[in-house]
Amino acid sequence: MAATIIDVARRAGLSTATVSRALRGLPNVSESARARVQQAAEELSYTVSPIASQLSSGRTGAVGVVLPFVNRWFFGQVVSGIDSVLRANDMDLLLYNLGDTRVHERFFERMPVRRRVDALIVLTLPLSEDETRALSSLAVPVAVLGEPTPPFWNVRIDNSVAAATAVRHLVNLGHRRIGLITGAAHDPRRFATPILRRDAYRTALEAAGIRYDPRLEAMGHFGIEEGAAAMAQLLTLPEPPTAVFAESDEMAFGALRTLRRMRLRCPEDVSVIGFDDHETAHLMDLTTIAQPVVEQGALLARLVLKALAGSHEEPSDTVLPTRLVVRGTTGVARRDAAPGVPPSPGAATDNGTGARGARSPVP
Amino acid sequence: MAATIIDVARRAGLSTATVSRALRGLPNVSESARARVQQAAEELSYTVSPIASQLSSGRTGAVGVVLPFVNRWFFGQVVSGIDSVLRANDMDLLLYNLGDTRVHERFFERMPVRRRVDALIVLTLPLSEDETRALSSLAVPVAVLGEPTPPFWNVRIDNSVAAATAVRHLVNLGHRRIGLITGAAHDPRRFATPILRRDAYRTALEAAGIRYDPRLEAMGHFGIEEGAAAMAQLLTLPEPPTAVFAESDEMAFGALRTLRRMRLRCPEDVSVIGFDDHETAHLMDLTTIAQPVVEQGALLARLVLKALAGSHEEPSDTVLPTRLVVRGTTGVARRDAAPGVPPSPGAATDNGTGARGARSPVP
DNA sequence: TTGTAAGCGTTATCAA
DNA sequence: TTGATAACGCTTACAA
Repeated sequence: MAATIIDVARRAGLSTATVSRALRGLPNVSESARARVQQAAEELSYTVSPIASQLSSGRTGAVGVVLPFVNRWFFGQVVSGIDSVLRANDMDLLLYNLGDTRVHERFFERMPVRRRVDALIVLTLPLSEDETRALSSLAVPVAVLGEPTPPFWNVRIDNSVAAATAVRHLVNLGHRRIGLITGAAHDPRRFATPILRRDAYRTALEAAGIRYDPRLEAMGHFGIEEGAAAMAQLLTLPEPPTAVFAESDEMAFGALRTLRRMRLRCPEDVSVIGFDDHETAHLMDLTTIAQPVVEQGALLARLVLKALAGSHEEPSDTVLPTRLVVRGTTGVARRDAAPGVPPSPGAATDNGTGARGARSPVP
Repeated sequence: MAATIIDVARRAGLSTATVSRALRGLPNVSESARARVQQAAEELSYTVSPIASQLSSGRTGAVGVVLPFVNRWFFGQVVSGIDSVLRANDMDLLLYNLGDTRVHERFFERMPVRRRVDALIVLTLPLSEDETRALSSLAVPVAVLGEPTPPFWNVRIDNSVAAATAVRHLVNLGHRRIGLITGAAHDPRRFATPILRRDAYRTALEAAGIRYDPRLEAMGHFGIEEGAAAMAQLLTLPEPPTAVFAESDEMAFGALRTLRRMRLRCPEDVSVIGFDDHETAHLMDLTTIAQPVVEQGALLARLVLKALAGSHEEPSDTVLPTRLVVRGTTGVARRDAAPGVPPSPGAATDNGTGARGARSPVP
């Protein structure tokens, strides 16, 4: 069917070895030989078989990307960052979506990446010791997005600092009842991100001399709907929060919707701060903690490529900066009535735009 | 390093052929042999080398997915649909993000998927005749999301019907000046979707006896920011539209933001309808045309797997249904002042919630 | 049911 | 600079 290197060699009147060298642009090939090979290959519209090449050389030309979700904004952005770097280096990208626990377990049982990839990038998955060992045994460079996982390369943000900044922002605005919508899920895998952000929330409260109240923490599972439900739950408290820190923008969006539905103004009645600087955050005028998402992906890819190129650098741990982006959904704390009840009949339909003008949280 | 099939065979006291058969669960292997192989493999923590297996069998165990963007909501959803089906069938997913024109051209020049994949799924990319031929020459099943591209399998929605429905919805509400925010971009590749939707818009207007005005069409490039700019442009017209059809929800989000910034109420001053039923559309109370996104991906994957399984069915063309989802951003046409000017001073800060209550377009 | 051995299409080593 | 040829690790006729 398709031409092989033998066909090309025959047509060029050379050996397969020379053809192979010529095609890969290796030195020690005469110009004339190179030209003849080029032409023969073209005439036969020959392409090397990556499979055969891989088997022979031991290199696969592919990088595996292992992640827990493909259809969430954050991961799409990261993958796009990885892809751009990989593609620029003629590397393939093999996607492994670990989805639920079953798929996750199966992955580590069967290790489908074994001998399939030259390097591995793991996104935000908590790795057990066994799993870490399993990945090490692959004997390929591994880069991890998230908490430091020796002996792998690491890229991350400082979730503790970032979350503390979010909470302090609310504290500085005079808030004392500060709720948390956490991403921590029932998933038996304990994703580190929500835990770190939640712990930072608690610590920051304590540092501000605010007593911790477990009822002010609601689960949002990193989803819009779940974020909305979490906000609703917080509002049923006898003393509802005057401000809420959502561990992701998507949950914050849900929270905003609930506020709107309950006829509560944001930020007059309840302030909301998110996390990520999702592309829609700007649109919703959401105050948030911005992190470089695409860049984290690109960096991960660059790290494994460098390791692949034979750099004998020790795996590093890179912490990328986050920053507070103040928009219209956070404001000074109210000092009068409880937020559960609209302060005046008119406010129910006002939506807060009168007071805040252009800084209202709605598009 | 890693154990090979020969090691397993030796340990089990069998031939490599038997080991291979046993490991793949083929018939004609005695129970005792199967058990010995299992145990030997386990003890050596042996995994087959997919590469070697591929070279030998001619199957790659991977499906290529070619798409123009990874970081857009729509494509993330489709990929997630594909992935779930593929993963359930132990197939790998090789991602090819064609991004800009240069990468696109390079892809078809070098055909990196050649012999790398057992099947190919192409998402919404307009294929030239040469490109179609190139893909055919791969001699693997190809499934295309988008316009029918014989001789490939096809999955799509009826963009013309869907877009016409959107426009008719506006017409039925009494609108006569109906703007279009089209996704058609400067990309030399002529993506079919925006063109189909735009043509349907024109046809639907004509059918309603409304004269076509090219000034009512603005480019939104399928982006939020660009959608916002397009809306702003439409509002500068001497006679601005009272309703706008955005060819994607993301552009509609941008349009809503512009309306908000210009102190125009939605839908009182301008109605907006989007396309996709993006997960945020609900949140923004955006009227839109819903299409099954994840399902289209899953279906594409199932089609190529079926073809791979040896079904000799003729490639089909499946059209999935869309439906109008009426929410709060569309309303009856105003009959008094031009929308460019707020009808009353108070309206500028009212945001329309007074009149529409829960149906206001904001969360 | 099991084993032998010929591929699969390259790359890489070594000698020429 | 070029060429023979042995891997690479598996699958699959075909034979036993």
